[in-house]
Amino acid sequence: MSPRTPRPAQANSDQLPTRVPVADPSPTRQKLIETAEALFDTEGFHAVGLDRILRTVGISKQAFYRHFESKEDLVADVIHWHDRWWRDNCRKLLAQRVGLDARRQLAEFVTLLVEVLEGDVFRGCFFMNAVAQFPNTSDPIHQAALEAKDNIEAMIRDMALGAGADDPAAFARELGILFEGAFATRHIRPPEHVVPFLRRMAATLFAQRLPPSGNGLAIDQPA
Amino acid sequence: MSPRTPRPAQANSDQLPTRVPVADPSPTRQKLIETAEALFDTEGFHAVGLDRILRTVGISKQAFYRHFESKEDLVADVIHWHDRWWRDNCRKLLAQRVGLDARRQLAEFVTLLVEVLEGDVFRGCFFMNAVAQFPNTSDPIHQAALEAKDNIEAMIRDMALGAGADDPAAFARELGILFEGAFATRHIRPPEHVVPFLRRMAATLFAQRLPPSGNGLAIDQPA
DNA sequence: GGTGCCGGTTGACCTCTAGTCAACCAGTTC
DNA sequence: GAACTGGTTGACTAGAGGTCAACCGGCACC
Repeated sequence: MSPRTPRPAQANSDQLPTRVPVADPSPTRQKLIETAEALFDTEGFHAVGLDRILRTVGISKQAFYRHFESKEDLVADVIHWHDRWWRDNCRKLLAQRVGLDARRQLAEFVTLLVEVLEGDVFRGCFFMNAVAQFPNTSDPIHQAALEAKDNIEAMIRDMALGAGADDPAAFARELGILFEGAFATRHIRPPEHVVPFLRRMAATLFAQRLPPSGNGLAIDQPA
Repeated sequence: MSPRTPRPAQANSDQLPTRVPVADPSPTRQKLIETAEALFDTEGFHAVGLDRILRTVGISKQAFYRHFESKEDLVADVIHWHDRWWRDNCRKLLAQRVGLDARRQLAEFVTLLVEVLEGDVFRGCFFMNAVAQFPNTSDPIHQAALEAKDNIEAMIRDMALGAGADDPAAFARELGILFEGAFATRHIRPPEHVVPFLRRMAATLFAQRLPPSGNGLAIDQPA
């Protein structure tokens, strides 16, 4: 899950907005995180050297090591940051688009991810890519990615609970599996190989686990 | 797809057999490939240095460069080798277990992968991990992994064709998406979070795209 | 029976990357 | 004015991938 949503240069309020610093512990630190995120995303964690990041930010090595203990430390922070950013924007966008009704939010969530899947570039789930690049389960980076996955699943579970799912935890796991398959496949295939099937299977899952929706809301219809 | 099936020490003829050199272009080369494969699988392509591989095989650096042009070259060959090995064993096993009936082979294919998903260790799909670790689409390693994915999809498509699927290509793509989701999720979750849903969705897909099977064969029932 | 090649060895070397150490500087804050 | 924060520079280490040169044993071939 969580593909790196390409942020539009001009963010209409209806689209995924460009990211905004959350707490801003230090402008330089934040700049390092966001610069690194962009580079890691397109080229992979290992392929991007510290020097690349430092040159891009315009900072010296010593200055970097005042903010982070190591490159590993930076990577873990990038993961945490991406996780928070992604969920915050999801929640914001869903509320903006369909209000606070959980059932409608769930349906819109699928729509939102389909939009991302239909983008020109798609590099898979940021967190799963991190897991693949740091396979050692005791690696802090690996663990940070797992944590992000847990957080996203919890978010879906909350919506499912609000929507009256028979088993919110199972619903969240199962929708997660569908998205995981869609994201992984979209990583290497065109959108049209993925989206129709995702819609169909999500509709099946909704029908199986959610109470019938009175308003005829059907997520398997194109917008 | 294609998780690194843990090869049993004693291969019963009914289980996934230990691998056997196919053509054996050079024993040393083959030993390099298989040693590298095991290390890459557990620790990732970048984390494993050439020196580690060379020390394990017991060979000098110069000797290595007589067999491969570069580490990249070795990695690409490991991917190709794993692809061939995996498909060969799949076909062999399916024929062994259920004969040549395509419909039965498809059902058994699901069973086979479920067995793999239920193993103690599971590190995701070898090829998808490669894609994640070499995101540059023009990278020969990335392309080798894509090729492997194409080959596997073609294998499924052939079975679907034989089984009388309404649209063999769509069936193969869709079953692929289900497996992709199952593998990615199983990478970070226990089997029981994945397998029941995979069975359910595969059964749905079979019902949608394959002609009704006369013998009451149901893949959504546990063995 | 040399010639040459194939697969292997050794050791020195280059470049890049992560990370360290030491010294220095400017602005804030107490 | 002292101390802290965040920045600078340059020199350095260790480990990675990769190269170069020289050497060695077996074996095939004319």
